[in-house]
Amino acid sequence: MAKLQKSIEKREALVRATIHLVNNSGFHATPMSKIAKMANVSPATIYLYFENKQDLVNKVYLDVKTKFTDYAFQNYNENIPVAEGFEKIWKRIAHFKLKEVEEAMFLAQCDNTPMIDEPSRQEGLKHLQPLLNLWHKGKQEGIIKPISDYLLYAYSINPLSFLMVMQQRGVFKIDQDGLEEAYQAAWDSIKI
Amino acid sequence: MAKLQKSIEKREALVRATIHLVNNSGFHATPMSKIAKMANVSPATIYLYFENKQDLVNKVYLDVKTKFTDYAFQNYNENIPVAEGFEKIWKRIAHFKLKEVEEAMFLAQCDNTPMIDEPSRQEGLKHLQPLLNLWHKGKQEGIIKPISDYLLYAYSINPLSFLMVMQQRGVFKIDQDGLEEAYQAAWDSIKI
DNA sequence: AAAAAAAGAATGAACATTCATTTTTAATGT
DNA sequence: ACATTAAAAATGAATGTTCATTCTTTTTTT
Repeated sequence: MAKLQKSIEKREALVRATIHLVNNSGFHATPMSKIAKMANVSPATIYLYFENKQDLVNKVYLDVKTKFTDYAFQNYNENIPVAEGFEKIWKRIAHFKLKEVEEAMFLAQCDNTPMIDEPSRQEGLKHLQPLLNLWHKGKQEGIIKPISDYLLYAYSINPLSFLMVMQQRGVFKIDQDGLEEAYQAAWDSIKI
Repeated sequence: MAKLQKSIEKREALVRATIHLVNNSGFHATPMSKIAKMANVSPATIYLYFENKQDLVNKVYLDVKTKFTDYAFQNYNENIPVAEGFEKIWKRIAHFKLKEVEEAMFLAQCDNTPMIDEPSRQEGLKHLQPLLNLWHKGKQEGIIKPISDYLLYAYSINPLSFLMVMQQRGVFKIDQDGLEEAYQAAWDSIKI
């Protein structure tokens, strides 16, 4: 029978190596041989876990995206008031992006380049539904501006990606105060 | 003596081809041979205009960044009121990003990947000084929130990049109303 | 006709993927 | 408990391709 324990470890090592190397050099500048070396594995072994290089990066993208959204909506409850729900989700997203920098950077790169297949990208988007529902409710109640979800996202959530990249590059450090200011700016831009 | 007219045309064709191909496939997935073909030039000719592939993309980045900031601050005047100045700059940036999509997409990719040399990136940043000065003045006058420039940028300017990418992907179309809503959200997030 | 520009073909290195072989695993019989 | 064994997992080396860059020759310019 197939062993399982070791397999999962190797897969995780490959995923971690991919994230790290792609962050630092980009997808096409990262050879499979380097990923293998960093994961302490032979290049051929990668092909036991993934079909090819493109499949590897697609799978890593979906893995990370899932981890991200799971984190964002953990013990979120549909029934609390809109303003409170938004603050809760926003702060969890902020926490993820500013603490799990490697993974968040990887997502940012995937979302801004042609590195990921369009189908995988679509798949990744579905996970944000609870936030869209919240906004819908907020608009109905007259609490949130009646504008496109894309605009709401651009002004309340997306700025966090920019701040994370700046923090990663070392040109900007966000502390508790900064986080609160950022939250306020996010809320100010979408509330009525 | 060296001819000059033709040279400039060829260089421009190379720059345009690079932007287009890098947008659609990414830097490392774009062969020099393809750039040459699209510019109607021999691969060897590229090396008369640029040292190598990295130099090519660095130069294209700085060219485009310069064109962008020149556009953003065209006939901007330091002496008009802060709110008015911000609106003027914001709208010019928006106009560039939503109309010159190819070039703006290229900048977004450069700013979110390890594709560009760090020195070239630094160089590109200097050009935003007039906007920083405006914010400084606005803070002194108590019109603009007394928070980090990075936060101000993240919430007022950066969202435009996201909207542009969404528009380019065809999932979102911004019209005159949308633009006005976006401007309002930007201003709401940074004004006191 | 000399110098510059351009071209196409050649070169050599890097890399994704596959292949042939070895090592590990765990189910089975003793 | 232990030895046996067939399947699965893993490996390092080999393969064939792609591509950046250079070289040699041709074309254009003045």
